[in-house]
Amino acid sequence: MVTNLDDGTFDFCETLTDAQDALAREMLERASAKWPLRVMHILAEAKGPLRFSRVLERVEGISQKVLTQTLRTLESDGLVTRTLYPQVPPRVEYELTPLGGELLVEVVTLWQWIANRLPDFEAARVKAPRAEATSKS
Amino acid sequence: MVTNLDDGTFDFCETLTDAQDALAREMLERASAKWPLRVMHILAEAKGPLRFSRVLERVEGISQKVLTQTLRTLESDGLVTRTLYPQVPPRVEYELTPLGGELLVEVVTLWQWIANRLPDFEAARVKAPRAEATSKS
DNA sequence: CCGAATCCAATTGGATACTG
DNA sequence: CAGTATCCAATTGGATTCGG
Repeated sequence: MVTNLDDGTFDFCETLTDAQDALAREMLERASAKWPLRVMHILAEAKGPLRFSRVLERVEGISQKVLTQTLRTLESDGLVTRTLYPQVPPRVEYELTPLGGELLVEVVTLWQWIANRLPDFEAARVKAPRAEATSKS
Repeated sequence: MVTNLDDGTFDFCETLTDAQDALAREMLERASAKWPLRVMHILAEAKGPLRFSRVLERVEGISQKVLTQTLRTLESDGLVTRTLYPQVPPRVEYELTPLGGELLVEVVTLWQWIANRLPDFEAARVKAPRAEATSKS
């Protein structure tokens, strides 16, 4: 749908169906969202499987319900694996898939680009204290 | 805060304050969100200023209220300029800033990466309905 | 231990009406 | 034309309780 050119402008082509385009947008939004990003981050840091409780501890501020939902979505998107060990008490481990790891690398690249331009964004916010919009954290 | 290495793993360093890190995360989330991305997209396509009404027409499915909010946020983040021409009836034009254009390039890069991996994501979604995970060992 | 279920507060977004 | 204001429906997230 979109190609960015060397000169910083764009070229728009129609190689994706609407459904594919919508799916790509959705994945982009999900992967950049607050909780999924932080969860993938934690799992990447761990460099191995983590139990539910460990993830809950390390993702500061998340509730158990939201973590469960986040992990379910990540799992159904193929970014995280969920492994149940049928013990008593049960043990469940989550791990980043190769696909999830690759996606995280890409997202982090964008994140770093933004971090490098932080002075610009900070300056903009000082200059235009208009809408201190949609921030929760 | 995070550096991705050649081998696909990560290295975590502490060059940003918590506040800066939070800001970068917030910008990442905003720029990847549904409406802001589509609005920036439209403005980039236009390759010049667009009136409010034109943007409203071209961003399919957005309401006037949400478009106003979205543009306010983009403006206060320095991604879009708002120019008011004090006429009757008033005319207001929005245009992508250089910073906004650069950010869009980066986001589109990620978007394209995702689009290239769409088969993987589609496959994951088909496979994942509610299969009870099998133990690995 | 994991997480589903329930209840509830807060936020979001659409539709409509109104103003400079 | 480009909003702001208001009302309302839908969604989201926290806290708590219960169950395998």
